[in-house]
Amino acid sequence: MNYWLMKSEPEECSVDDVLAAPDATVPWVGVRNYQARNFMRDGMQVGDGVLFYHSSCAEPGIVAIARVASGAYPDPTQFDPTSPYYDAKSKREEPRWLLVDVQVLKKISNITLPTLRERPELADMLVLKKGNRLSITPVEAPHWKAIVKAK
DNA sequence: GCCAACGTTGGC
DNA sequence: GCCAACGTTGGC
Repeated sequence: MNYWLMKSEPEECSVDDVLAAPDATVPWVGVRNYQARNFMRDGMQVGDGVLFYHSSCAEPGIVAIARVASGAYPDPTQFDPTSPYYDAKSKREEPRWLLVDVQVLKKISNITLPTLRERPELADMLVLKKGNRLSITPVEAPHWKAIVKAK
């Protein structure tokens, strides 16, 4: 079992949007970064733990505990010319972009970035590193436990 | 809106 | 394969 942190812009897809969806599950559309894609393709398994993170908003932070709810499969938005995620260079017979389904298990009170930074045991988390822009990062088990256990 | 950091593109 | 230019992310 592995653990991950996944960023979502709440204006795009907030934790409440996910909770309003059937089974509190959504396809994680729009990842257009190879490293993040490879984490989904090669690293994730159904049942992996996910820290659901709100980014590019007033109070960035971890807002829910979630889980990986499917294996990786092609992101349909890459083939949709009307989608902002459309990729003209991706072919159906050889999809460039993948996604997984993510299911929110429990909404938590926002653990904000400043709060995360206050905790020395979390200092090594990739999401806290300067210059980090990856929308999906692996989370080490001790970090996961430190965050989830407190809830 | 600014800007640091990083990824991608494309000329050579 | 190098690297400058450009685009994007995301906190502030």
